[in-house]
Amino acid sequence: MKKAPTIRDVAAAAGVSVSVVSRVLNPDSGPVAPAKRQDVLRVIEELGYRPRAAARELSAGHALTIGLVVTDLSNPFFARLADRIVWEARSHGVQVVLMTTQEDPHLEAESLDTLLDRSVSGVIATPTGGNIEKWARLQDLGVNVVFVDRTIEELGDVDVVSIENFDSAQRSAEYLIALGHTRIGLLTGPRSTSTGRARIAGYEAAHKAASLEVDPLLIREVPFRGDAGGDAVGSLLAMPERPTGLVVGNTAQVQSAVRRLVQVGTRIPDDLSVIVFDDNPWTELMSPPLSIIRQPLDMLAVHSLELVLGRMQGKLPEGPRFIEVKADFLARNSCAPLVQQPTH
Amino acid sequence: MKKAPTIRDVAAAAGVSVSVVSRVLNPDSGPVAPAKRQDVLRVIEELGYRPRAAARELSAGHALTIGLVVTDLSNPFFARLADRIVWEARSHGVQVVLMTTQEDPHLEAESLDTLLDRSVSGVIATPTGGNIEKWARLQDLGVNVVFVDRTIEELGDVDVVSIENFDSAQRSAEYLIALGHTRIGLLTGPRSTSTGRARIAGYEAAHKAASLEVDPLLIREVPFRGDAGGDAVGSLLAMPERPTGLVVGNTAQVQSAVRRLVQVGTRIPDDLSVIVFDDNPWTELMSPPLSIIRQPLDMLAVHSLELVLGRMQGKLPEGPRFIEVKADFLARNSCAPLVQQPTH
DNA sequence: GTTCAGAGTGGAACCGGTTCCACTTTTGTA
DNA sequence: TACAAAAGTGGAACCGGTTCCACTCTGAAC
Repeated sequence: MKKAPTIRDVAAAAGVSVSVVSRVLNPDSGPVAPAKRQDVLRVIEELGYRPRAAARELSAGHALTIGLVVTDLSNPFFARLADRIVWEARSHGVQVVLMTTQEDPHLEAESLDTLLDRSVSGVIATPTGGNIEKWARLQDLGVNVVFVDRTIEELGDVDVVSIENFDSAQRSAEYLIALGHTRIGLLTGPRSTSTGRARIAGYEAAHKAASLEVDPLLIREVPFRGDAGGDAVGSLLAMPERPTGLVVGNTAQVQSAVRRLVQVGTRIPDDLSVIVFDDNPWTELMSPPLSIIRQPLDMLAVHSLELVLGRMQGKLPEGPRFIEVKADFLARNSCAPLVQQPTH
Repeated sequence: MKKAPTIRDVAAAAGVSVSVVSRVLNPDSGPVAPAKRQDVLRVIEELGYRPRAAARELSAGHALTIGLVVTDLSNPFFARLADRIVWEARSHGVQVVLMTTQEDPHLEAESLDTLLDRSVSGVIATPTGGNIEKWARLQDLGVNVVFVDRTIEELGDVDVVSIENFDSAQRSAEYLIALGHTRIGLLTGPRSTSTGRARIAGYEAAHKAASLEVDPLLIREVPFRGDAGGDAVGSLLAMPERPTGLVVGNTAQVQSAVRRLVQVGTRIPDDLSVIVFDDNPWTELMSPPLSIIRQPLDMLAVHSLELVLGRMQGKLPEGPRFIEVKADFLARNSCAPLVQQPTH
């Protein structure tokens, strides 16, 4: 077990001072004679020298690192988001420290503390909704915060990247209404979240536009964590006047919901027309393939990283940015026109 | 934008020296009078002081951080592995820096360099197979390396956690052979990888035990990255004597392969009996539900983290460990006895 | 009443970089 | 040829922790 060489080793071997080596390492920090630069570079190569990040961070006061705080990676939505973010970050020489919250504000708080200790220069997060002061403190200490997918309205000064939740929910409901459905179930995230509220609002707007009344019992708010989606579907199907259409507007619950539909032998689209908010290859492999609201993950990832990096380099104007990316509706075969059923 | 307090601020406010504060912070590093300990703790609380990781790392020479190096997170296998590892690490106060390789040795090399710069104390990785010297160098510098899922045989001194690849492939083939199938396709990773070799060996062993000859054309080696799984399936189905059974032993290619099967309208299990190496909820949602070799991700994650942490704390005996975890076979409805087809 | 062990404390060096500043050497221009 | 400006260099402080060591002050043992 060898010891890695330090900048002083390099300086000694090259017959120069550490200042010169440092200037070679950071080209814009001062002049170096071309000949010496070559010497130093050669020695660096020979010794296999690499600057230690910790020393640099200590001196700089901040790290070339961003924190990524998501619920959990077993959710493909977050997994693919993380994948893209890591990929984009890498090409900018930025590392990603990953933390998961399990939707638990306490775990989230812990993660934020840890990220502070690490002096990260930015954080990309899908916030749980709690820890408002903590987020504010983070910003106060100069950490660039970008919320993705969800947001916390109480925090005025945060950059946000999300999909067009209102429009997407509205479009889904409109589509089913156009097919003749009047009783449409909505499975969505809790109203305490920004996405939950927006999607419910979109759903209601579509009903209003069609002069349909909204039955509040058809709207089921389900947490992102756990398997409550299946139960919600079960109870929707058990209603006396059961819905003939269903919008699953909680990406984390799509699998749970669909599993229940399959288990109880629901015929799609004959018994139930289904649209899910998801963009996952397997939705296409089912029979029938599910109609989806495609979640443009790449765009979410790219924009949020751009914001964080832009802020880090200070080349973004002041004031919070709010970026909404379009989510396409992709009709497949899980929706059918309503056939009037004989009332039993 | 405030400045975070340092240990000297705390010392000054508490009327003690930095040594005392440091000893309060690290309880086993020396005695502190109970009264002063209280004072210091109170001041820390009041000031909201948190030690900076960079300073500690610089002094300690290593970071309480592990690197996680996987192909990509859009593969649910790695995503869930990462999820579990992050979760387990968190409970030990260890952070995870995530890097992806896209199966590209160059990117892998870059990642390893970066992890070295960060002085991580451990790395958990699914190696691409290249960079042998680089892995050796990492170990040489005292970084604890654990390979998970795959390994590099040339590296003698590495801890490895993987599933029982040989047994799992053997069992899959046996199962299909017992159903009367004699021409069984095998889609697996390249023979240049340890998993690829082991699975092919298991497949061949099952044939040998049943005195069946192995048609090398039925074995298709496909990279982990990309979509080649679909094409391999296509070409298997186009063989003059097409297989009646298929084992998809490349987890990364399961989706691609199944998509192709669905696209070309293969009837499962009537036309083709299928077993896949995967453990993903959607395999159950298909019709018919797919028979699987369950990948015990939790076990892989837990064991690999245990190894890394154990090494970090130096409480593991010398010498490399090789842990194989059992992968269960779960029969569902994608396999059927072979019905003798009329030869055309 | 010594002697000694051990608790308790603070000063200062150290980890490995960056950066400021003072100083010397070169270059360009009048 | 003179002199200012710019290029080039190294010393030393600094970032914020940890740790070694020397020192003081107890209290217990003889």
